[in-house]
Amino acid sequence: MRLIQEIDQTCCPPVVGSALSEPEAERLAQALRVIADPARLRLVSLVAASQGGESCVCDLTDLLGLGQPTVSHHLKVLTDAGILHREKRGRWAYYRIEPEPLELLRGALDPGASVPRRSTDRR
Amino acid sequence: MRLIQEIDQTCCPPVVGSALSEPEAERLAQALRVIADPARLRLVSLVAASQGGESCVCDLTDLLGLGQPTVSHHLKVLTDAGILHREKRGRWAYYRIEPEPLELLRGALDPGASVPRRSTDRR
DNA sequence: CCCACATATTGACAGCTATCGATATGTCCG
DNA sequence: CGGACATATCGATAGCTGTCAATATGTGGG
Repeated sequence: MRLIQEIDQTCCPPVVGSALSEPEAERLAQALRVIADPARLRLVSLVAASQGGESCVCDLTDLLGLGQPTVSHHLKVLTDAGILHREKRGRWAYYRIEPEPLELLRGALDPGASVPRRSTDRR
Repeated sequence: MRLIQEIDQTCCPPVVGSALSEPEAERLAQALRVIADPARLRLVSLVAASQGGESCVCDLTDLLGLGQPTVSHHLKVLTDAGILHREKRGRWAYYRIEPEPLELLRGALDPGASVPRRSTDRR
């Protein structure tokens, strides 16, 4: 579904600087809700801090103290939002961070972004 | 309450870079949930974009299309979290942005903190 | 092929919260 | 004082979601 990218399509409007339209606010809120959960925050940090930048579900399940279906559910939410990337190798599924979405969310909270964006800056 | 400041006390650990403890994750999630709501995001942006940097409830109620008790509720949540500052003048209550908390939240999402470089991805 | 194993999906349920109407609190004005 | 007005609080409710047990799907080994 690539939730965060959709937000980018709506140009990731900053919270501060200009009034958000109702659909813009809805999208941004939806994206923020993805990471506004302790289990998912821990998952992201665990994956990011893990050796080699990736983890498989079994490790995460142990570390979180949550059931395997629950962890799998959270990983799906994070993956659907584009925050994690899933790669299946053999019997295991490895997850790693997709750095851009979090960066977009940071940008949405940037007060300095009230300066009109230049449409030309790209990476 | 000063929710966000409490987070700062726990040193606002970045999501990425080191594994969040369960209490840390709980606090950060709680803070993110404050702004993970379309009505509150619009409130923040409306206040920030308003003339003079402040708004009173009546204006916001009209602009949001929500009932006055609902708007008041959201403003309370934002104020308790330290994101908005409330000042009563006469019969009106004026709200304005407190920039620091949002900045702290941005910092918590900062990957540049100490991202473990995705070392030799061997395979 | 079949079994053991890793992960995903499904269905159900409890807890939370956004919203509203009703009402309380507080403030100016005549 | 009394009434109009702005905002806050209360109580109730509906919808969402995090969690789990049960089950399905997929994969490698013998």
